[in-house]
Amino acid sequence: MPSSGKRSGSYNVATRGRLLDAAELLFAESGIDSVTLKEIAQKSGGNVGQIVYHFGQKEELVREVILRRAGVISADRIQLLDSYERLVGKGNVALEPVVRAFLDPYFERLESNDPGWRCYALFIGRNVWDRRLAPVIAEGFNPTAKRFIATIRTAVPALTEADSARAFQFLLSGLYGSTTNDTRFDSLVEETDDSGSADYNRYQQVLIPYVVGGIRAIGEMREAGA
Amino acid sequence: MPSSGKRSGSYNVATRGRLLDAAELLFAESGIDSVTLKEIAQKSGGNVGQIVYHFGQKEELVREVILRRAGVISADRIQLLDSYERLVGKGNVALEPVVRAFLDPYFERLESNDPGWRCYALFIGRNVWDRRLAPVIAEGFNPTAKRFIATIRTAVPALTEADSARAFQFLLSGLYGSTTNDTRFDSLVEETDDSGSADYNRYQQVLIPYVVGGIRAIGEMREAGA
DNA sequence: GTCTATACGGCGATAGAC
DNA sequence: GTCTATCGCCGTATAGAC
Repeated sequence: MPSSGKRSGSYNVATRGRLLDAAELLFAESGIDSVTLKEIAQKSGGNVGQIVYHFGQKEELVREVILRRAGVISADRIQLLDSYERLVGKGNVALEPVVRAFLDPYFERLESNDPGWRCYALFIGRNVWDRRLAPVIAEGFNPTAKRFIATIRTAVPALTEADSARAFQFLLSGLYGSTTNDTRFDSLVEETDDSGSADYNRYQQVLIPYVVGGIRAIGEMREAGA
Repeated sequence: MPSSGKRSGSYNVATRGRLLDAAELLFAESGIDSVTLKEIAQKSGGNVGQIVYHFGQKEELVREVILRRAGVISADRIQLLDSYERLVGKGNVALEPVVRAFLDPYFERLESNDPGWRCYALFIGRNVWDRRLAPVIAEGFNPTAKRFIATIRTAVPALTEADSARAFQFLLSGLYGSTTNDTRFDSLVEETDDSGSADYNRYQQVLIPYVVGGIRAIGEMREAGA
Protein backbone atom coordinates (compact mmCIF):
# COMPACT_ATOMS: atom_id res chain seq x y z
CA MET A 1 0.00 0.00 0.00
CA PRO A 2 2.05 2.89 -1.29
CA SER A 3 0.85 6.46 -1.64
CA SER A 4 -2.60 7.14 -2.95
CA GLY A 5 -4.72 4.89 -0.75
CA LYS A 6 -7.90 4.12 -2.66
CA ARG A 7 -6.47 4.86 -6.06
CA SER A 8 -3.61 2.46 -6.58
CA GLY A 9 -5.54 0.62 -7.31
CA SER A 10 -8.93 1.86 -7.85
CA TYR A 11 -9.54 -1.82 -8.51
CA ASN A 12 -8.43 -2.89 -5.10
CA VAL A 13 -11.12 -1.20 -3.03
CA ALA A 14 -13.93 -1.73 -5.51
CA THR A 15 -13.11 -5.41 -5.92
CA ARG A 16 -12.93 -5.91 -2.17
CA GLY A 17 -16.34 -4.26 -1.78
CA ARG A 18 -17.93 -6.33 -4.52
CA LEU A 19 -16.51 -9.52 -3.05
CA LEU A 20 -17.77 -8.61 0.42
CA ASP A 21 -21.22 -7.76 -0.95
CA ALA A 22 -21.44 -11.06 -2.82
CA ALA A 23 -20.23 -13.04 0.18
CA GLU A 24 -22.68 -11.28 2.50
CA LEU A 25 -25.59 -12.08 0.21
CA LEU A 26 -24.67 -15.72 -0.30
CA PHE A 27 -23.80 -16.33 3.36
CA ALA A 28 -27.24 -14.99 4.28
CA GLU A 29 -28.93 -17.26 1.78
CA SER A 30 -27.16 -20.51 2.47
CA GLY A 31 -24.78 -20.27 5.40
CA ILE A 32 -21.03 -19.91 5.41
CA ASP A 33 -19.99 -23.46 4.71
CA SER A 34 -22.44 -24.26 1.94
CA VAL A 35 -21.20 -21.34 -0.11
CA THR A 36 -18.12 -22.01 -2.20
CA LEU A 37 -15.47 -19.48 -3.09
CA LYS A 38 -16.35 -20.09 -6.71
CA GLU A 39 -19.95 -19.02 -6.17
CA ILE A 40 -18.86 -15.86 -4.38
CA ALA A 41 -16.46 -15.05 -7.18
CA GLN A 42 -19.09 -15.61 -9.87
CA LYS A 43 -21.69 -13.51 -8.04
CA SER A 44 -19.21 -10.64 -7.75
CA GLY A 45 -18.24 -10.95 -11.40
CA GLY A 46 -14.72 -12.01 -10.53
CA ASN A 47 -12.76 -15.18 -9.92
CA VAL A 48 -11.52 -17.27 -7.03
CA GLY A 49 -8.01 -15.91 -7.25
CA GLN A 50 -9.25 -12.44 -6.37
CA ILE A 51 -10.74 -13.72 -3.12
CA VAL A 52 -7.53 -15.47 -2.21
CA TYR A 53 -5.56 -12.39 -3.07
CA HIS A 54 -7.67 -9.94 -1.07
CA PHE A 55 -8.56 -12.08 1.94
CA GLY A 56 -6.09 -14.95 2.03
CA GLN A 57 -8.57 -17.48 3.36
CA LYS A 58 -12.31 -17.88 3.61
CA GLU A 59 -12.24 -17.23 7.36
CA GLU A 60 -10.83 -13.75 6.83
CA LEU A 61 -13.52 -12.98 4.27
CA VAL A 62 -16.15 -13.96 6.84
CA ARG A 63 -14.39 -11.81 9.40
CA GLU A 64 -14.48 -8.70 7.25
CA VAL A 65 -18.11 -9.28 6.27
CA ILE A 66 -18.98 -9.23 9.97
CA LEU A 67 -16.81 -6.31 11.04
CA ARG A 68 -17.68 -4.03 8.11
CA ARG A 69 -21.18 -3.32 9.36
CA ALA A 70 -20.65 -4.10 13.04
CA GLY A 71 -18.74 -0.85 13.42
CA VAL A 72 -21.49 1.17 11.77
CA ILE A 73 -24.32 -0.22 13.86
CA SER A 74 -22.32 0.00 17.09
CA ALA A 75 -21.55 3.67 16.45
CA ASP A 76 -25.26 4.35 15.93
CA ARG A 77 -26.12 2.68 19.19
CA ILE A 78 -23.46 4.39 21.24
CA GLN A 79 -24.30 7.78 19.76
CA LEU A 80 -27.98 7.39 20.69
CA LEU A 81 -27.14 6.25 24.19
CA ASP A 82 -24.64 9.08 24.68
CA SER A 83 -27.16 11.69 23.57
CA TYR A 84 -29.83 10.30 25.86
CA GLU A 85 -27.55 10.09 28.89
CA ARG A 86 -26.36 13.64 28.32
CA LEU A 87 -29.94 14.94 28.30
CA VAL A 88 -31.33 13.12 31.35
CA GLY A 89 -28.13 12.65 33.33
CA LYS A 90 -26.14 9.46 33.63
CA GLY A 91 -27.87 8.25 36.77
CA ASN A 92 -31.42 8.97 35.61
CA VAL A 93 -31.76 6.68 32.61
CA ALA A 94 -35.06 4.86 32.12
CA LEU A 95 -35.19 1.31 30.77
CA GLU A 96 -37.22 1.76 27.62
CA PRO A 97 -35.07 4.47 26.01
CA VAL A 98 -31.99 2.38 26.68
CA VAL A 99 -33.57 -0.63 25.04
CA ARG A 100 -34.65 1.55 22.13
CA ALA A 101 -31.16 2.96 21.75
CA PHE A 102 -29.99 -0.58 21.15
CA LEU A 103 -32.82 -1.88 18.97
CA ASP A 104 -33.91 1.10 16.88
CA PRO A 105 -30.68 1.57 14.90
CA TYR A 106 -30.81 -2.06 13.86
CA PHE A 107 -34.40 -1.92 12.64
CA GLU A 108 -33.76 1.43 11.00
CA ARG A 109 -30.94 -0.03 8.93
CA LEU A 110 -33.10 -3.01 8.07
CA GLU A 111 -35.68 -0.71 6.52
CA SER A 112 -33.10 1.38 4.68
CA ASN A 113 -32.51 1.30 0.94
CA ASP A 114 -29.35 -0.75 1.14
CA PRO A 115 -30.53 -4.39 0.96
CA GLY A 116 -27.13 -5.45 2.19
CA TRP A 117 -28.27 -4.68 5.72
CA ARG A 118 -31.04 -7.25 5.47
CA CYS A 119 -28.57 -9.86 4.27
CA TYR A 120 -26.26 -8.88 7.07
CA ALA A 121 -29.02 -9.26 9.66
CA LEU A 122 -29.99 -12.69 8.37
CA PHE A 123 -26.39 -13.78 8.34
CA ILE A 124 -25.55 -12.42 11.78
CA GLY A 125 -28.75 -13.69 13.37
CA ARG A 126 -28.16 -17.20 12.11
CA ASN A 127 -24.55 -17.29 13.23
CA VAL A 128 -24.26 -15.27 16.46
CA TRP A 129 -23.78 -18.35 18.56
CA ASP A 130 -21.41 -20.10 16.18
CA ARG A 131 -18.35 -21.09 18.16
CA ARG A 132 -15.95 -20.37 15.32
CA LEU A 133 -17.30 -16.85 14.93
CA ALA A 134 -17.23 -16.04 18.65
CA PRO A 135 -13.92 -14.11 18.54
CA VAL A 136 -15.00 -11.93 15.63
CA ILE A 137 -18.48 -11.34 17.06
CA ALA A 138 -16.91 -10.36 20.36
CA GLU A 139 -14.43 -8.07 18.63
CA GLY A 140 -17.20 -6.32 16.74
CA PHE A 141 -19.92 -6.13 19.35
CA ASN A 142 -18.64 -6.67 22.90
CA PRO A 143 -17.58 -3.10 23.72
CA THR A 144 -21.07 -1.83 22.95
CA ALA A 145 -22.62 -4.81 24.72
CA LYS A 146 -20.73 -4.09 27.92
CA ARG A 147 -21.81 -0.47 27.81
CA PHE A 148 -25.47 -1.45 27.48
CA ILE A 149 -25.27 -4.12 30.19
CA ALA A 150 -23.96 -1.51 32.61
CA THR A 151 -26.61 1.02 31.60
CA ILE A 152 -29.48 -1.48 31.92
CA ARG A 153 -28.35 -2.06 35.47
CA THR A 154 -28.41 1.66 36.15
CA ALA A 155 -31.98 1.80 34.86
CA VAL A 156 -33.06 -1.21 36.93
CA PRO A 157 -30.84 -1.17 40.04
CA ALA A 158 -32.43 -4.29 41.53
CA LEU A 159 -30.62 -6.41 38.93
CA THR A 160 -27.34 -8.07 39.75
CA GLU A 161 -24.59 -7.72 37.18
CA ALA A 162 -25.22 -11.28 36.06
CA ASP A 163 -28.96 -10.55 35.76
CA SER A 164 -28.18 -7.63 33.52
CA ALA A 165 -25.85 -9.67 31.36
CA ARG A 166 -28.48 -12.39 30.99
CA ALA A 167 -31.18 -9.82 30.30
CA PHE A 168 -28.97 -8.39 27.58
CA GLN A 169 -28.50 -11.86 26.17
CA PHE A 170 -32.29 -12.30 26.06
CA LEU A 171 -32.52 -8.94 24.35
CA LEU A 172 -30.04 -10.09 21.75
CA SER A 173 -31.80 -13.43 21.32
CA GLY A 174 -35.11 -11.69 20.78
CA LEU A 175 -33.63 -9.30 18.26
CA TYR A 176 -31.94 -12.01 16.27
CA GLY A 177 -34.97 -14.28 16.52
CA SER A 178 -37.02 -11.44 15.05
CA THR A 179 -34.71 -10.60 12.22
CA THR A 180 -33.60 -14.07 11.28
CA ASN A 181 -36.62 -16.16 10.68
CA ASP A 182 -39.31 -15.57 8.12
CA THR A 183 -40.21 -19.06 7.07
CA ARG A 184 -40.79 -20.63 10.44
CA PHE A 185 -42.98 -17.78 11.57
CA ASP A 186 -45.06 -18.09 8.44
CA SER A 187 -45.50 -21.80 8.99
CA LEU A 188 -46.78 -21.15 12.52
CA VAL A 189 -49.42 -18.58 11.64
CA GLU A 190 -52.43 -19.60 9.59
CA GLU A 191 -53.77 -16.22 8.60
CA THR A 192 -51.54 -14.66 6.00
CA ASP A 193 -52.85 -11.11 6.00
CA ASP A 194 -50.48 -10.10 8.78
CA SER A 195 -47.34 -11.96 7.81
CA GLY A 196 -45.70 -9.84 5.17
CA SER A 197 -42.51 -11.87 5.37
CA ALA A 198 -39.98 -9.12 5.96
CA ASP A 199 -42.16 -6.77 7.96
CA TYR A 200 -39.60 -5.97 10.58
CA ASN A 201 -41.66 -3.08 11.85
CA ARG A 202 -44.26 -5.41 13.37
CA TYR A 203 -41.56 -7.29 15.20
CA GLN A 204 -40.10 -4.08 16.53
CA GLN A 205 -43.48 -2.99 17.86
CA VAL A 206 -43.89 -6.07 20.03
CA LEU A 207 -40.23 -6.72 20.78
CA ILE A 208 -39.70 -3.45 22.62
CA PRO A 209 -42.53 -3.87 25.17
CA TYR A 210 -41.60 -7.54 25.49
CA VAL A 211 -37.98 -6.80 26.37
CA VAL A 212 -38.81 -3.89 28.66
CA GLY A 213 -41.54 -5.84 30.44
CA GLY A 214 -39.29 -8.88 30.74
CA ILE A 215 -36.37 -7.02 32.26
CA ARG A 216 -38.68 -5.15 34.66
CA ALA A 217 -40.11 -8.51 35.77
CA ILE A 218 -36.62 -9.77 36.65
CA GLY A 219 -36.06 -6.62 38.68
CA GLU A 220 -39.37 -7.06 40.49
CA MET A 221 -38.46 -10.64 41.32
CA ARG A 222 -35.21 -9.44 42.92
CA GLU A 223 -37.03 -6.71 44.83
CA ALA A 224 -39.45 -9.33 46.14
CA GLY A 225 -36.38 -11.02 47.56
CA ALA A 226 -35.60 -13.94 45.26
CA MET B 1 -37.80 -55.05 8.15
CA PRO B 2 -38.85 -58.65 8.70
CA SER B 3 -39.85 -60.25 11.95
CA SER B 4 -37.78 -59.64 15.04
CA GLY B 5 -37.45 -55.87 15.05
CA LYS B 6 -34.48 -54.96 17.20
CA ARG B 7 -32.83 -58.35 17.05
CA SER B 8 -31.98 -58.93 13.39
CA GLY B 9 -29.64 -57.37 13.85
CA SER B 10 -28.78 -56.53 17.33
CA TYR B 11 -25.92 -54.80 15.55
CA ASN B 12 -28.20 -52.59 13.48
CA VAL B 13 -29.81 -50.67 16.33
CA ALA B 14 -26.67 -50.44 18.46
CA THR B 15 -24.55 -49.15 15.60
CA ARG B 16 -27.18 -46.61 14.62
CA GLY B 17 -27.33 -45.37 18.19
CA ARG B 18 -23.56 -45.08 18.51
CA LEU B 19 -23.36 -43.18 15.24
CA LEU B 20 -26.14 -40.81 16.31
CA ASP B 21 -24.48 -40.23 19.68
CA ALA B 22 -21.14 -39.48 18.09
CA ALA B 23 -22.69 -37.17 15.50
CA GLU B 24 -24.69 -35.33 18.16
CA LEU B 25 -21.59 -34.72 20.24
CA LEU B 26 -19.45 -33.55 17.35
CA PHE B 27 -22.19 -31.39 15.80
CA ALA B 28 -22.58 -29.66 19.16
CA GLU B 29 -18.86 -29.06 19.40
CA SER B 30 -18.12 -27.82 15.92
CA GLY B 31 -21.27 -27.43 13.85
CA ILE B 32 -22.62 -29.68 11.16
CA ASP B 33 -20.40 -28.72 8.27
CA SER B 34 -17.07 -28.65 10.05
CA VAL B 35 -17.49 -32.23 11.19
CA THR B 36 -16.44 -34.86 8.67
CA LEU B 37 -18.01 -38.28 8.31
CA LYS B 38 -14.63 -39.73 9.10
CA GLU B 39 -14.54 -37.98 12.47
CA ILE B 40 -18.03 -39.20 13.32
CA ALA B 41 -17.10 -42.73 12.35
CA GLN B 42 -13.89 -42.67 14.40
CA LYS B 43 -15.67 -41.25 17.47
CA SER B 44 -18.27 -44.03 17.27
CA GLY B 45 -15.59 -46.69 16.82
CA GLY B 46 -16.73 -47.48 13.31
CA ASN B 47 -16.05 -46.37 9.76
CA VAL B 48 -17.52 -44.10 7.12
CA GLY B 49 -19.22 -46.95 5.29
CA GLN B 50 -21.45 -47.63 8.30
CA ILE B 51 -22.79 -44.09 8.19
CA VAL B 52 -23.52 -44.35 4.49
CA TYR B 53 -25.22 -47.69 5.00
CA HIS B 54 -27.45 -46.58 7.87
CA PHE B 55 -28.24 -43.04 6.80
CA GLY B 56 -27.43 -42.76 3.10
CA GLN B 57 -26.22 -39.21 3.31
CA LYS B 58 -25.09 -36.73 5.92
CA GLU B 59 -28.35 -34.80 5.72
CA GLU B 60 -30.34 -37.82 6.86
CA LEU B 61 -27.97 -38.35 9.76
CA VAL B 62 -28.56 -34.76 10.84
CA ARG B 63 -32.29 -35.30 10.47
CA GLU B 64 -32.35 -38.30 12.76
CA VAL B 65 -30.14 -36.61 15.34
CA ILE B 66 -32.74 -33.84 15.54
CA LEU B 67 -35.88 -35.96 15.54
CA ARG B 68 -34.63 -38.56 18.03
CA ARG B 69 -34.89 -36.24 21.02
CA ALA B 70 -37.46 -33.81 19.61
CA GLY B 71 -40.15 -36.41 20.11
CA VAL B 72 -39.15 -37.03 23.71
CA ILE B 73 -39.11 -33.39 24.77
CA SER B 74 -42.33 -32.60 22.92
CA ALA B 75 -44.13 -35.43 24.68
CA ASP B 76 -42.94 -34.08 28.05
CA ARG B 77 -44.25 -30.62 27.22
CA ILE B 78 -47.64 -31.78 25.94
CA GLN B 79 -48.11 -34.08 28.90
CA LEU B 80 -47.46 -31.24 31.36
CA LEU B 81 -49.78 -28.87 29.53
CA ASP B 82 -52.52 -31.51 29.30
CA SER B 83 -52.34 -32.22 33.02
CA TYR B 84 -52.48 -28.55 33.90
CA GLU B 85 -55.40 -27.81 31.59
CA ARG B 86 -57.33 -30.76 32.97
CA LEU B 87 -56.91 -29.49 36.52
CA VAL B 88 -57.81 -25.82 36.03
CA GLY B 89 -60.05 -26.12 32.98
CA LYS B 90 -59.12 -25.32 29.42
CA GLY B 91 -60.32 -21.72 29.55
CA ASN B 92 -58.74 -20.86 32.88
CA VAL B 93 -55.02 -21.30 32.16
CA ALA B 94 -52.60 -18.76 33.63
CA LEU B 95 -49.55 -17.60 31.69
CA GLU B 96 -46.74 -18.66 34.00
CA PRO B 97 -47.69 -22.35 34.28
CA VAL B 98 -48.01 -22.52 30.49
CA VAL B 99 -44.55 -21.02 30.08
CA ARG B 100 -43.21 -23.42 32.66
CA ALA B 101 -44.80 -26.38 30.90
CA PHE B 102 -42.72 -25.47 27.89
CA LEU B 103 -39.44 -24.53 29.57
CA ASP B 104 -39.17 -26.88 32.56
CA PRO B 105 -38.91 -30.17 30.62
CA TYR B 106 -36.03 -28.76 28.60
CA PHE B 107 -34.06 -27.60 31.63
CA GLU B 108 -34.89 -30.82 33.44
CA ARG B 109 -33.36 -32.90 30.64
CA LEU B 110 -30.35 -30.58 30.59
CA GLU B 111 -29.65 -31.38 34.21
CA SER B 112 -30.19 -35.12 33.77
CA ASN B 113 -27.46 -37.75 33.80
CA ASP B 114 -27.46 -38.25 30.04
CA PRO B 115 -24.92 -35.72 28.72
CA GLY B 116 -26.35 -36.28 25.25
CA TRP B 117 -29.12 -33.85 26.15
CA ARG B 118 -26.65 -31.06 26.72
CA CYS B 119 -25.01 -31.74 23.36
CA TYR B 120 -28.44 -31.81 21.79
CA ALA B 121 -29.37 -28.46 23.31
CA LEU B 122 -26.15 -26.82 22.11
CA PHE B 123 -26.64 -28.27 18.66
CA ILE B 124 -30.32 -27.32 18.37
CA GLY B 125 -29.83 -23.85 19.83
CA ARG B 126 -27.08 -23.04 17.36
CA ASN B 127 -29.01 -24.31 14.38
CA VAL B 128 -32.71 -23.55 14.96
CA TRP B 129 -32.75 -20.81 12.37
CA ASP B 130 -30.68 -22.67 9.81
CA ARG B 131 -32.61 -22.58 6.53
CA ARG B 132 -31.58 -26.07 5.53
CA LEU B 133 -32.83 -27.51 8.81
CA ALA B 134 -36.16 -25.69 8.76
CA PRO B 135 -38.20 -28.62 7.42
CA VAL B 136 -36.83 -31.04 10.02
CA ILE B 137 -37.18 -28.56 12.86
CA ALA B 138 -40.77 -27.89 11.81
CA GLU B 139 -41.48 -31.61 11.58
CA GLY B 140 -40.12 -32.22 15.06
CA PHE B 141 -41.39 -29.18 16.93
CA ASN B 142 -44.23 -27.38 15.11
CA PRO B 143 -47.17 -29.42 16.40
CA THR B 144 -46.19 -28.66 19.99
CA ALA B 145 -45.41 -25.05 19.08
CA LYS B 146 -48.86 -24.48 17.62
CA ARG B 147 -50.45 -25.93 20.72
CA PHE B 148 -48.51 -23.55 22.97
CA ILE B 149 -49.15 -20.52 20.78
CA ALA B 150 -52.87 -21.15 21.06
CA THR B 151 -52.69 -21.69 24.80
CA ILE B 152 -50.64 -18.55 25.42
CA ARG B 153 -53.39 -16.62 23.68
CA THR B 154 -55.98 -18.20 25.94
CA ALA B 155 -53.95 -17.11 28.96
CA VAL B 156 -53.53 -13.54 27.63
CA PRO B 157 -56.60 -12.87 25.47
CA ALA B 158 -55.52 -9.34 24.56
CA LEU B 159 -52.89 -10.83 22.22
CA THR B 160 -53.60 -11.25 18.53
CA GLU B 161 -52.70 -14.57 16.99
CA ALA B 162 -49.64 -12.97 15.42
CA ASP B 163 -48.66 -11.49 18.79
CA SER B 164 -48.83 -14.92 20.33
CA ALA B 165 -46.73 -16.44 17.57
CA ARG B 166 -44.11 -13.71 17.96
CA ALA B 167 -44.18 -14.06 21.73
CA PHE B 168 -43.58 -17.76 21.30
CA GLN B 169 -40.70 -17.01 18.98
CA PHE B 170 -39.20 -14.72 21.63
CA LEU B 171 -39.71 -17.50 24.17
CA LEU B 172 -37.83 -19.89 21.90
CA SER B 173 -35.08 -17.36 21.24
CA GLY B 174 -34.62 -16.78 24.95
CA LEU B 175 -34.48 -20.49 25.65
CA TYR B 176 -31.96 -21.20 22.95
CA GLY B 177 -29.93 -18.12 23.84
CA SER B 178 -29.75 -19.44 27.39
CA THR B 179 -28.76 -22.96 26.53
CA THR B 180 -26.43 -22.25 23.65
CA ASN B 181 -23.90 -19.78 24.76
CA ASP B 182 -21.39 -20.28 27.52
CA THR B 183 -18.37 -18.51 26.19
CA ARG B 184 -19.92 -15.22 25.19
CA PHE B 185 -21.69 -14.88 28.52
CA ASP B 186 -18.44 -15.51 30.33
CA SER B 187 -16.68 -12.88 28.27
CA LEU B 188 -19.34 -10.32 29.15
CA VAL B 189 -19.27 -10.80 32.92
CA GLU B 190 -16.20 -9.77 34.85
CA GLU B 191 -16.84 -11.52 38.15
CA THR B 192 -16.37 -15.24 37.73
CA ASP B 193 -17.96 -16.48 40.96
CA ASP B 194 -21.42 -16.59 39.37
CA SER B 195 -20.61 -17.93 35.94
CA GLY B 196 -20.29 -21.67 36.40
CA SER B 197 -20.33 -22.23 32.68
CA ALA B 198 -23.14 -24.74 32.39
CA ASP B 199 -25.32 -23.52 35.22
CA TYR B 200 -28.59 -23.75 33.38
CA ASN B 201 -30.54 -23.41 36.59
CA ARG B 202 -29.60 -19.74 36.94
CA TYR B 203 -30.81 -19.04 33.44
CA GLN B 204 -34.06 -20.81 34.13
CA GLN B 205 -34.64 -18.66 37.23
CA VAL B 206 -34.45 -15.39 35.31
CA LEU B 207 -35.80 -16.63 31.98
CA ILE B 208 -39.22 -17.57 33.37
CA PRO B 209 -40.05 -14.16 34.92
CA TYR B 210 -38.54 -12.48 31.86
CA VAL B 211 -40.75 -14.34 29.41
CA VAL B 212 -43.88 -14.05 31.54
CA GLY B 213 -43.31 -10.34 32.16
CA GLY B 214 -42.53 -9.76 28.50
CA ILE B 215 -45.66 -11.45 27.19
CA ARG B 216 -47.81 -9.67 29.78
CA ALA B 217 -46.33 -6.36 28.63
CA ILE B 218 -47.39 -7.07 25.03
CA GLY B 219 -50.90 -7.83 26.27
CA GLU B 220 -50.99 -4.59 28.29
CA MET B 221 -49.92 -2.64 25.23
CA ARG B 222 -52.83 -4.12 23.27
CA GLU B 223 -55.26 -3.39 26.11
CA ALA B 224 -54.02 0.20 26.14
CA GLY B 225 -55.14 0.29 22.53
CA ALA B 226 -51.98 -0.02 20.43
C1' DG C 1 -28.46 -57.67 6.26
C1' DT C 2 -24.21 -55.55 7.74
C1' DC C 3 -20.02 -53.83 6.78
C1' DT C 4 -15.27 -52.92 4.18
C1' DA C 5 -12.52 -51.22 0.32
C1' DT C 6 -11.97 -48.34 -3.19
C1' DA C 7 -12.97 -44.74 -6.63
C1' DC C 8 -14.81 -40.10 -8.13
C1' DG C 9 -15.87 -35.20 -8.59
C1' DG C 10 -15.45 -30.92 -6.10
C1' DC C 11 -13.83 -28.12 -2.35
C1' DG C 12 -10.24 -24.64 -0.03
C1' DA C 13 -5.57 -23.60 -0.10
C1' DT C 14 -0.98 -22.89 -2.12
C1' DA C 15 2.73 -21.63 -5.36
C1' DG C 16 4.14 -19.57 -9.15
C1' DA C 17 3.48 -18.05 -14.25
C1' DC C 18 1.94 -14.04 -16.62
C1' DG D 1 -2.77 -7.45 -9.72
C1' DT D 2 -4.70 -11.51 -12.03
C1' DC D 3 -5.07 -16.13 -13.13
C1' DT D 4 -3.69 -21.30 -13.77
C1' DA D 5 -1.94 -25.73 -11.99
C1' DT D 6 -1.78 -28.60 -8.44
C1' DC D 7 -2.42 -30.75 -3.87
C1' DG D 8 -4.82 -33.05 0.01
C1' DC D 9 -9.23 -33.83 1.87
C1' DC D 10 -14.12 -33.83 1.76
C1' DG D 11 -18.96 -36.23 0.98
C1' DT D 12 -20.83 -39.64 -1.81
C1' DA D 13 -21.43 -43.91 -4.60
C1' DT D 14 -20.59 -48.57 -5.51
C1' DA D 15 -18.93 -53.41 -5.60
C1' DG D 16 -18.14 -57.12 -3.09
C1' DA D 17 -16.57 -59.59 1.56
C1' DC D 18 -18.72 -61.68 5.54
